[in-house]
Amino acid sequence: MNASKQQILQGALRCFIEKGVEHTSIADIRDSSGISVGSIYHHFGNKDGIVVALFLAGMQDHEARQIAALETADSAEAGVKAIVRCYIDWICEHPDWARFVFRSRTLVENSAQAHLNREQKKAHFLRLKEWFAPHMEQGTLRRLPFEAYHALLIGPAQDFAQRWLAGITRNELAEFRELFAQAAWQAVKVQD
Amino acid sequence: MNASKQQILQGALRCFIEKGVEHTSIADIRDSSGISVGSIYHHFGNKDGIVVALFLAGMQDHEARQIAALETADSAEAGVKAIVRCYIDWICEHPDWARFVFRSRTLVENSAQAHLNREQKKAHFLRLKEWFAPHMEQGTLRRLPFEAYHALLIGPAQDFAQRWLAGITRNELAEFRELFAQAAWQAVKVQD
DNA sequence: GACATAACTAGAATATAATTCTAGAACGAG
DNA sequence: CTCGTTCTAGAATTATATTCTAGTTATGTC
Repeated sequence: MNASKQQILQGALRCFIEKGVEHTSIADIRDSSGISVGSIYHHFGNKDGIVVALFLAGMQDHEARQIAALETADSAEAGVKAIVRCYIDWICEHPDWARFVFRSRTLVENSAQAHLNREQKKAHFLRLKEWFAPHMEQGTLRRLPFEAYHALLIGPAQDFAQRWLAGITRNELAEFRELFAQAAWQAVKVQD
Repeated sequence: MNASKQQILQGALRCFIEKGVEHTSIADIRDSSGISVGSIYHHFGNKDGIVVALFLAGMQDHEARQIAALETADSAEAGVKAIVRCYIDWICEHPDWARFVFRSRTLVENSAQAHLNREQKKAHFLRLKEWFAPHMEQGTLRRLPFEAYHALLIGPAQDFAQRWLAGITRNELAEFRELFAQAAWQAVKVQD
Protein backbone atom coordinates (compact mmCIF):
# COMPACT_ATOMS: atom_id res chain seq x y z
CA MET A 1 0.00 0.00 0.00
CA ASN A 2 1.09 3.48 -1.00
CA ALA A 3 2.74 5.64 1.66
CA SER A 4 0.38 8.56 1.29
CA LYS A 5 -2.57 6.23 1.40
CA GLN A 6 -1.31 5.10 4.80
CA GLN A 7 -0.85 8.68 5.93
CA ILE A 8 -4.38 9.53 4.91
CA LEU A 9 -5.77 6.59 6.86
CA GLN A 10 -3.76 7.44 9.95
CA GLY A 11 -4.69 11.10 9.84
CA ALA A 12 -8.33 10.25 9.24
CA LEU A 13 -8.44 7.82 12.13
CA ARG A 14 -7.01 10.43 14.48
CA CYS A 15 -9.74 12.85 13.40
CA PHE A 16 -12.52 10.27 13.54
CA ILE A 17 -11.60 9.26 17.07
CA GLU A 18 -11.18 12.81 18.23
CA LYS A 19 -14.28 14.44 16.77
CA GLY A 20 -16.34 11.62 15.32
CA VAL A 21 -16.80 10.70 11.68
CA GLU A 22 -19.68 13.06 10.99
CA HIS A 23 -17.86 16.07 12.40
CA THR A 24 -14.64 15.43 10.53
CA SER A 25 -14.29 17.31 7.24
CA ILE A 26 -12.05 16.45 4.33
CA ALA A 27 -10.12 19.61 5.18
CA ASP A 28 -9.51 18.19 8.66
CA ILE A 29 -8.13 15.02 7.15
CA ARG A 30 -5.95 17.01 4.78
CA ASP A 31 -4.50 18.98 7.70
CA SER A 32 -4.04 15.94 9.89
CA SER A 33 -2.43 13.80 7.19
CA GLY A 34 -0.64 16.47 5.19
CA ILE A 35 -2.00 15.01 1.94
CA SER A 36 -3.93 17.15 -0.52
CA VAL A 37 -7.66 16.94 -1.15
CA GLY A 38 -7.03 15.75 -4.69
CA SER A 39 -4.97 12.80 -3.52
CA ILE A 40 -7.48 11.87 -0.89
CA TYR A 41 -10.20 11.64 -3.52
CA HIS A 42 -7.88 9.89 -5.93
CA HIS A 43 -7.24 7.12 -3.43
CA PHE A 44 -10.59 6.76 -1.71
CA GLY A 45 -13.25 8.22 -4.00
CA ASN A 46 -15.11 9.90 -1.18
CA LYS A 47 -15.27 10.25 2.57
CA ASP A 48 -17.17 7.00 3.00
CA GLY A 49 -14.35 5.25 1.17
CA ILE A 50 -11.93 6.21 3.93
CA VAL A 51 -14.32 5.06 6.62
CA VAL A 52 -14.85 1.74 4.87
CA ALA A 53 -11.11 1.16 4.45
CA LEU A 54 -10.44 1.81 8.13
CA PHE A 55 -13.39 -0.29 9.16
CA LEU A 56 -12.33 -3.27 7.09
CA ALA A 57 -8.77 -3.02 8.37
CA GLY A 58 -10.03 -3.07 11.94
CA MET A 59 -12.29 -6.04 11.33
CA GLN A 60 -9.53 -7.91 9.56
CA ASP A 61 -7.21 -7.43 12.50
CA HIS A 62 -9.81 -8.74 14.89
CA GLU A 63 -10.89 -11.61 12.68
CA ALA A 64 -7.33 -12.79 12.24
CA ARG A 65 -6.91 -12.94 16.00
CA GLN A 66 -10.13 -14.82 16.35
CA ILE A 67 -9.03 -17.48 13.88
CA ALA A 68 -5.66 -17.76 15.61
CA ALA A 69 -7.39 -18.20 18.95
CA LEU A 70 -9.59 -20.97 17.54
CA GLU A 71 -6.62 -22.83 16.14
CA THR A 72 -5.15 -23.43 19.58
CA ALA A 73 -8.48 -24.51 21.05
CA ASP A 74 -8.75 -28.27 21.42
CA SER A 75 -12.38 -28.68 22.43
CA ALA A 76 -15.75 -27.14 21.73
CA GLU A 77 -15.74 -25.49 25.13
CA ALA A 78 -12.27 -24.07 24.64
CA GLY A 79 -13.22 -22.76 21.19
CA VAL A 80 -16.39 -21.08 22.32
CA LYS A 81 -14.73 -19.43 25.26
CA ALA A 82 -11.74 -18.41 23.16
CA ILE A 83 -14.02 -16.51 20.79
CA VAL A 84 -15.62 -14.57 23.59
CA ARG A 85 -12.37 -13.83 25.40
CA CYS A 86 -10.67 -12.83 22.20
CA TYR A 87 -13.51 -10.41 21.44
CA ILE A 88 -13.31 -8.78 24.85
CA ASP A 89 -9.53 -8.66 24.86
CA TRP A 90 -9.37 -6.99 21.50
CA ILE A 91 -11.76 -4.26 22.64
CA CYS A 92 -9.85 -3.69 25.86
CA GLU A 93 -6.58 -3.41 23.99
CA HIS A 94 -7.86 -1.13 21.22
CA PRO A 95 -10.69 0.88 22.71
CA ASP A 96 -10.39 3.76 20.24
CA TRP A 97 -10.29 1.40 17.33
CA ALA A 98 -13.28 -0.54 18.71
CA ARG A 99 -15.23 2.65 19.30
CA PHE A 100 -14.64 3.66 15.72
CA VAL A 101 -15.71 0.25 14.39
CA PHE A 102 -18.94 0.24 16.35
CA ARG A 103 -19.80 3.78 15.40
CA SER A 104 -19.13 3.42 11.72
CA ARG A 105 -20.71 0.04 11.19
CA THR A 106 -24.03 1.35 9.93
CA LEU A 107 -22.30 3.89 7.73
CA VAL A 108 -20.32 1.08 6.13
CA GLU A 109 -23.45 -0.99 5.64
CA ASN A 110 -25.12 1.89 3.80
CA SER A 111 -22.10 2.89 1.76
CA ALA A 112 -21.44 2.20 -1.89
CA GLN A 113 -18.73 -0.26 -0.86
CA ALA A 114 -20.99 -2.23 1.45
CA HIS A 115 -20.37 -5.35 -0.62
CA LEU A 116 -16.71 -5.40 0.45
CA ASN A 117 -17.80 -5.70 4.02
CA ARG A 118 -20.41 -8.34 3.25
CA GLU A 119 -17.86 -10.43 1.39
CA GLN A 120 -15.23 -10.18 4.07
CA LYS A 121 -17.75 -11.03 6.76
CA LYS A 122 -19.14 -13.95 4.80
CA ALA A 123 -15.67 -15.40 4.30
CA HIS A 124 -14.96 -15.08 7.99
CA PHE A 125 -18.28 -16.68 8.92
CA LEU A 126 -17.45 -19.59 6.67
CA ARG A 127 -14.15 -20.18 8.43
CA LEU A 128 -15.87 -20.10 11.81
CA LYS A 129 -18.55 -22.43 10.55
CA GLU A 130 -15.94 -24.96 9.50
CA TRP A 131 -14.50 -25.01 12.94
CA PHE A 132 -17.86 -25.44 14.63
CA ALA A 133 -19.43 -28.00 12.31
CA PRO A 134 -17.52 -31.09 13.53
CA HIS A 135 -18.47 -30.35 17.12
CA MET A 136 -22.11 -30.24 16.14
CA GLU A 137 -21.69 -33.57 14.39
CA GLN A 138 -20.13 -35.06 17.51
CA GLY A 139 -23.02 -33.83 19.60
CA THR A 140 -21.04 -31.55 21.89
CA LEU A 141 -22.58 -28.38 20.44
CA ARG A 142 -26.26 -27.72 19.84
CA ARG A 143 -27.49 -27.90 16.28
CA LEU A 144 -28.39 -24.31 15.56
CA PRO A 145 -28.19 -22.08 12.49
CA PHE A 146 -24.76 -20.54 12.55
CA GLU A 147 -26.11 -17.04 12.93
CA ALA A 148 -27.71 -18.00 16.19
CA TYR A 149 -24.26 -19.02 17.38
CA HIS A 150 -22.86 -15.66 16.58
CA ALA A 151 -25.66 -13.97 18.48
CA LEU A 152 -25.36 -16.20 21.53
CA LEU A 153 -21.58 -15.99 21.71
CA ILE A 154 -20.90 -12.37 20.91
CA GLY A 155 -24.22 -10.67 21.66
CA PRO A 156 -23.86 -10.15 25.40
CA ALA A 157 -20.24 -9.04 25.21
CA GLN A 158 -21.08 -6.71 22.38
CA ASP A 159 -23.93 -5.07 24.23
CA PHE A 160 -21.88 -4.53 27.33
CA ALA A 161 -18.82 -3.41 25.40
CA GLN A 162 -20.76 -0.67 23.68
CA ARG A 163 -21.91 0.67 26.99
CA TRP A 164 -18.39 0.45 28.35
CA LEU A 165 -16.87 2.20 25.36
CA ALA A 166 -19.41 4.98 25.67
CA GLY A 167 -18.23 5.49 29.24
CA ILE A 168 -21.72 5.00 30.62
CA THR A 169 -20.90 2.18 32.99
CA ARG A 170 -18.77 2.11 36.08
CA ASN A 171 -18.06 -1.59 35.70
CA GLU A 172 -14.93 -2.77 33.93
CA LEU A 173 -15.36 -4.77 30.76
CA ALA A 174 -12.48 -7.08 31.61
CA GLU A 175 -14.18 -8.12 34.84
CA PHE A 176 -16.95 -9.74 32.84
CA ARG A 177 -14.64 -11.69 30.61
CA GLU A 178 -15.18 -15.03 32.31
CA LEU A 179 -18.84 -14.38 33.03
CA PHE A 180 -19.62 -13.88 29.37
CA ALA A 181 -17.35 -16.73 28.28
CA GLN A 182 -19.11 -19.08 30.67
CA ALA A 183 -22.56 -17.85 29.64
CA ALA A 184 -21.72 -18.41 25.98
CA TRP A 185 -20.68 -21.96 26.67
CA GLN A 186 -23.84 -22.60 28.68
CA ALA A 187 -25.92 -21.29 25.83
CA VAL A 188 -24.50 -23.46 23.07
CA LYS A 189 -23.38 -26.69 24.72
CA VAL A 190 -25.62 -29.71 24.61
CA GLN A 191 -27.27 -29.80 28.01
CA ASP A 192 -26.58 -32.84 30.13
CA MET B 1 -46.90 19.09 21.14
CA ASN B 2 -47.34 21.60 18.35
CA ALA B 3 -49.01 20.39 15.13
CA SER B 4 -46.23 21.48 12.82
CA LYS B 5 -43.68 19.89 15.10
CA GLN B 6 -45.54 16.62 14.56
CA GLN B 7 -45.66 17.16 10.83
CA ILE B 8 -41.92 17.76 10.75
CA LEU B 9 -41.24 14.56 12.68
CA GLN B 10 -43.49 12.51 10.45
CA GLY B 11 -42.03 13.93 7.27
CA ALA B 12 -38.51 13.46 8.57
CA LEU B 13 -39.13 9.84 9.54
CA ARG B 14 -40.47 9.08 6.08
CA CYS B 15 -37.31 10.53 4.57
CA PHE B 16 -34.95 8.85 7.04
CA ILE B 17 -36.47 5.44 6.40
CA GLU B 18 -36.50 5.91 2.66
CA LYS B 19 -33.05 7.35 2.04
CA GLY B 20 -31.24 7.12 5.36
CA VAL B 21 -30.45 9.94 7.77
CA GLU B 22 -27.21 11.00 6.12
CA HIS B 23 -28.75 11.27 2.68
CA THR B 24 -31.75 13.28 3.83
CA SER B 25 -31.39 17.04 3.50
CA ILE B 26 -33.32 19.71 5.35
CA ALA B 27 -34.86 20.59 1.99
CA ASP B 28 -36.12 17.01 1.74
CA ILE B 29 -37.75 17.32 5.14
CA ARG B 30 -39.28 20.65 4.19
CA ASP B 31 -40.81 19.11 1.06
CA SER B 32 -41.98 15.97 2.84
CA SER B 33 -43.52 17.82 5.79
CA GLY B 34 -44.61 21.04 4.09
CA ILE B 35 -43.06 23.10 6.89
CA SER B 36 -40.51 25.80 6.16
CA VAL B 37 -36.81 25.58 6.89
CA GLY B 38 -37.11 28.41 9.40
CA SER B 39 -39.72 26.55 11.43
CA ILE B 40 -37.75 23.34 11.36
CA TYR B 41 -34.78 25.10 12.86
CA HIS B 42 -36.97 26.98 15.30
CA HIS B 43 -38.33 23.73 16.71
CA PHE B 44 -35.33 21.43 16.56
CA GLY B 45 -32.23 23.59 16.42
CA ASN B 46 -30.53 21.42 13.83
CA LYS B 47 -30.81 18.16 11.94
CA ASP B 48 -29.48 16.13 14.85
CA GLY B 49 -32.28 17.57 16.97
CA ILE B 50 -34.86 15.91 14.74
CA VAL B 51 -33.05 12.61 14.83
CA VAL B 52 -32.79 12.73 18.61
CA ALA B 53 -36.48 13.53 19.00
CA LEU B 54 -37.50 10.62 16.79
CA PHE B 55 -35.06 8.30 18.49
CA LEU B 56 -36.29 9.13 21.97
CA ALA B 57 -39.90 8.71 20.87
CA GLY B 58 -39.07 5.26 19.50
CA MET B 59 -37.27 4.21 22.63
CA GLN B 60 -40.06 5.50 24.81
CA ASP B 61 -42.59 3.45 22.90
CA HIS B 62 -40.53 0.33 23.31
CA GLU B 63 -39.68 0.96 26.94
CA ALA B 64 -43.31 1.48 27.83
CA ARG B 65 -44.17 -1.89 26.34
CA GLN B 66 -41.34 -3.52 28.20
CA ILE B 67 -42.58 -2.18 31.52
CA ALA B 68 -46.12 -3.26 30.71
CA ALA B 69 -44.88 -6.75 29.86
CA LEU B 70 -43.03 -6.97 33.16
CA GLU B 71 -46.07 -5.96 35.13
CA THR B 72 -47.99 -9.02 34.05
CA ALA B 73 -45.08 -11.37 34.74
CA ASP B 74 -45.47 -13.27 38.00
CA SER B 75 -42.09 -14.95 38.30
CA ALA B 76 -38.44 -14.28 37.58
CA GLU B 77 -38.56 -16.67 34.65
CA ALA B 78 -41.69 -15.05 33.20
CA GLY B 79 -40.16 -11.60 33.60
CA VAL B 80 -36.89 -12.47 31.95
CA LYS B 81 -38.59 -14.16 29.03
CA ALA B 82 -41.12 -11.36 28.70
CA ILE B 83 -38.30 -8.85 28.22
CA VAL B 84 -36.72 -10.86 25.45
CA ARG B 85 -39.99 -11.62 23.67
CA CYS B 86 -41.14 -8.05 23.96
CA TYR B 87 -37.89 -6.89 22.42
CA ILE B 88 -38.18 -9.25 19.47
CA ASP B 89 -41.89 -8.59 18.97
CA TRP B 90 -41.38 -4.86 18.88
CA ILE B 91 -38.74 -5.18 16.20
CA CYS B 92 -40.88 -7.55 14.12
CA GLU B 93 -43.84 -5.19 14.32
CA HIS B 94 -41.92 -1.99 13.58
CA PRO B 95 -38.97 -2.98 11.43
CA ASP B 96 -38.58 0.46 9.85
CA TRP B 97 -38.71 2.13 13.19
CA ALA B 98 -36.24 -0.39 14.64
CA ARG B 99 -33.89 0.06 11.72
CA PHE B 100 -33.95 3.79 12.26
CA VAL B 101 -33.27 3.43 15.99
CA PHE B 102 -30.29 1.12 15.48
CA ARG B 103 -28.83 3.27 12.76
CA SER B 104 -29.14 6.56 14.58
CA ARG B 105 -28.04 5.39 17.99
CA THR B 106 -24.46 6.50 17.62
CA LEU B 107 -25.52 9.80 16.14
CA VAL B 108 -27.69 10.41 19.19
CA GLU B 109 -24.87 9.47 21.54
CA ASN B 110 -22.58 12.01 19.88
CA SER B 111 -25.15 14.75 19.58
CA ALA B 112 -25.44 17.85 21.68
CA GLN B 113 -28.63 16.41 23.20
CA ALA B 114 -26.99 13.14 24.21
CA HIS B 115 -27.84 13.85 27.85
CA LEU B 116 -31.56 13.48 27.09
CA ASN B 117 -30.96 9.95 25.95
CA ARG B 118 -28.75 9.13 28.90
CA GLU B 119 -31.35 10.40 31.34
CA GLN B 120 -34.21 8.55 29.71
CA LYS B 121 -32.19 5.34 29.59
CA LYS B 122 -31.08 5.70 33.18
CA ALA B 123 -34.66 6.16 34.36
CA HIS B 124 -35.72 3.08 32.45
CA PHE B 125 -32.85 1.03 33.82
CA LEU B 126 -33.89 2.03 37.31
CA ARG B 127 -37.41 0.78 36.76
CA LEU B 128 -36.10 -2.53 35.45
CA LYS B 129 -33.71 -2.79 38.37
CA GLU B 130 -36.57 -2.41 40.81
CA TRP B 131 -38.37 -5.31 39.24
CA PHE B 132 -35.33 -7.58 39.29
CA ALA B 133 -33.96 -6.77 42.74
CA PRO B 134 -36.50 -8.78 44.78
CA HIS B 135 -35.82 -11.88 42.71
CA MET B 136 -32.14 -11.58 43.40
CA GLU B 137 -32.91 -11.28 47.11
CA GLN B 138 -35.02 -14.42 46.97
CA GLY B 139 -32.23 -16.30 45.28
CA THR B 140 -34.04 -17.10 42.03
CA LEU B 141 -31.84 -14.78 39.96
CA ARG B 142 -28.06 -14.60 40.00
CA ARG B 143 -26.50 -11.68 41.79
CA LEU B 144 -24.97 -9.71 38.97
CA PRO B 145 -24.46 -6.02 38.25
CA PHE B 146 -27.57 -4.87 36.47
CA GLU B 147 -25.71 -4.02 33.29
CA ALA B 148 -24.66 -7.63 32.95
CA TYR B 149 -28.33 -8.53 32.99
CA HIS B 150 -29.08 -6.22 30.17
CA ALA B 151 -26.26 -7.71 28.14
CA LEU B 152 -27.24 -11.31 28.81
CA LEU B 153 -30.95 -10.75 28.13
CA ILE B 154 -30.92 -8.45 25.16
CA GLY B 155 -27.47 -8.99 23.68
CA PRO B 156 -28.13 -12.09 21.57
CA ALA B 157 -31.48 -10.87 20.26
CA GLN B 158 -29.96 -7.50 19.46
CA ASP B 159 -27.09 -8.99 17.50
CA PHE B 160 -29.35 -11.21 15.47
CA ALA B 161 -31.96 -8.51 14.97
CA GLN B 162 -29.43 -6.18 13.43
CA ARG B 163 -28.43 -8.82 10.95
CA TRP B 164 -32.08 -9.53 10.20
CA LEU B 165 -32.97 -5.87 9.73
CA ALA B 166 -30.05 -5.46 7.36
CA GLY B 167 -31.50 -8.29 5.29
CA ILE B 168 -28.30 -10.30 5.53
CA THR B 169 -29.80 -13.43 6.98
CA ARG B 170 -32.24 -15.89 5.50
CA ASN B 171 -33.50 -16.93 8.92
CA GLU B 172 -36.57 -15.29 10.39
CA LEU B 173 -36.15 -13.30 13.57
CA ALA B 174 -39.47 -14.52 14.99
CA GLU B 175 -38.30 -18.13 14.74
CA PHE B 176 -35.62 -17.46 17.33
CA ARG B 177 -37.97 -15.85 19.80
CA GLU B 178 -38.17 -18.81 22.13
CA LEU B 179 -34.57 -19.82 21.62
CA PHE B 180 -33.32 -16.45 22.81
CA ALA B 181 -35.89 -16.24 25.60
CA GLN B 182 -34.81 -19.64 26.88
CA ALA B 183 -31.12 -18.79 26.56
CA ALA B 184 -31.64 -15.59 28.52
CA TRP B 185 -33.32 -17.45 31.33
CA GLN B 186 -30.55 -20.07 31.37
CA ALA B 187 -27.98 -17.32 31.63
CA VAL B 188 -29.43 -15.47 34.61
CA LYS B 189 -31.24 -18.09 36.67
CA VAL B 190 -29.54 -19.58 39.69
CA GLN B 191 -28.31 -22.96 38.51
CA ASP B 192 -29.75 -25.95 40.29
C1' DG C 1 18.30 6.75 -22.18
C1' DA C 2 14.11 8.60 -24.43
C1' DC C 3 9.44 8.24 -24.95
C1' DA C 4 4.67 7.08 -23.88
C1' DT C 5 1.38 5.94 -20.57
C1' DA C 6 -0.59 5.57 -16.35
C1' DA C 7 -0.62 6.74 -11.54
C1' DC C 8 -0.40 10.39 -8.49
C1' DT C 9 -0.50 15.20 -6.36
C1' DA C 10 -2.04 19.80 -5.78
C1' DG C 11 -5.12 23.44 -5.13
C1' DA C 12 -8.72 26.13 -7.35
C1' DA C 13 -13.53 25.96 -8.87
C1' DT C 14 -18.07 24.22 -8.26
C1' DA C 15 -22.07 22.21 -6.16
C1' DT C 16 -24.65 20.88 -2.44
C1' DA C 17 -26.51 21.22 1.87
C1' DA C 18 -26.60 23.09 6.73
C1' DT C 19 -27.36 26.92 9.27
C1' DT C 20 -28.33 31.75 10.26
C1' DC C 21 -30.72 36.01 9.47
C1' DT C 22 -34.39 39.30 8.82
C1' DA C 23 -38.95 40.47 8.64
C1' DG C 24 -43.41 39.66 9.33
C1' DA C 25 -47.78 36.86 11.16
C1' DA C 26 -50.21 34.61 14.88
C1' DC C 27 -51.00 34.19 19.58
C1' DG C 28 -51.66 35.05 24.66
C1' DA C 29 -51.44 37.61 28.92
C1' DG C 30 -52.59 41.82 31.09
C1' DC D 1 -56.28 46.68 22.57
C1' DT D 2 -51.23 46.19 22.72
C1' DC D 3 -46.99 44.58 24.05
C1' DG D 4 -44.05 40.74 24.16
C1' DT D 5 -43.34 36.11 22.82
C1' DT D 6 -43.60 32.34 19.85
C1' DC D 7 -43.83 30.82 15.36
C1' DT D 8 -43.35 30.91 10.18
C1' DA D 9 -41.25 31.91 5.83
C1' DG D 10 -37.77 32.20 2.54
C1' DA D 11 -33.56 34.66 1.30
C1' DA D 12 -28.68 35.12 2.47
C1' DT D 13 -24.70 33.10 4.27
C1' DT D 14 -21.47 29.66 5.43
C1' DA D 15 -19.45 25.20 5.57
C1' DT D 16 -18.21 21.21 3.33
C1' DA D 17 -18.10 17.50 -0.17
C1' DT D 18 -16.85 16.70 -4.61
C1' DT D 19 -15.04 17.62 -9.26
C1' DC D 20 -11.84 19.70 -12.43
C1' DT D 21 -7.59 21.10 -14.61
C1' DA D 22 -2.95 21.13 -14.80
C1' DG D 23 1.18 19.70 -13.55
C1' DT D 24 4.47 15.91 -11.50
C1' DT D 25 6.30 11.57 -10.69
C1' DA D 26 6.74 6.77 -11.46
C1' DT D 27 6.73 2.70 -14.73
C1' DG D 28 7.34 0.05 -18.45
C1' DT D 29 8.99 -0.41 -23.50
C1' DC D 30 11.86 0.26 -27.49
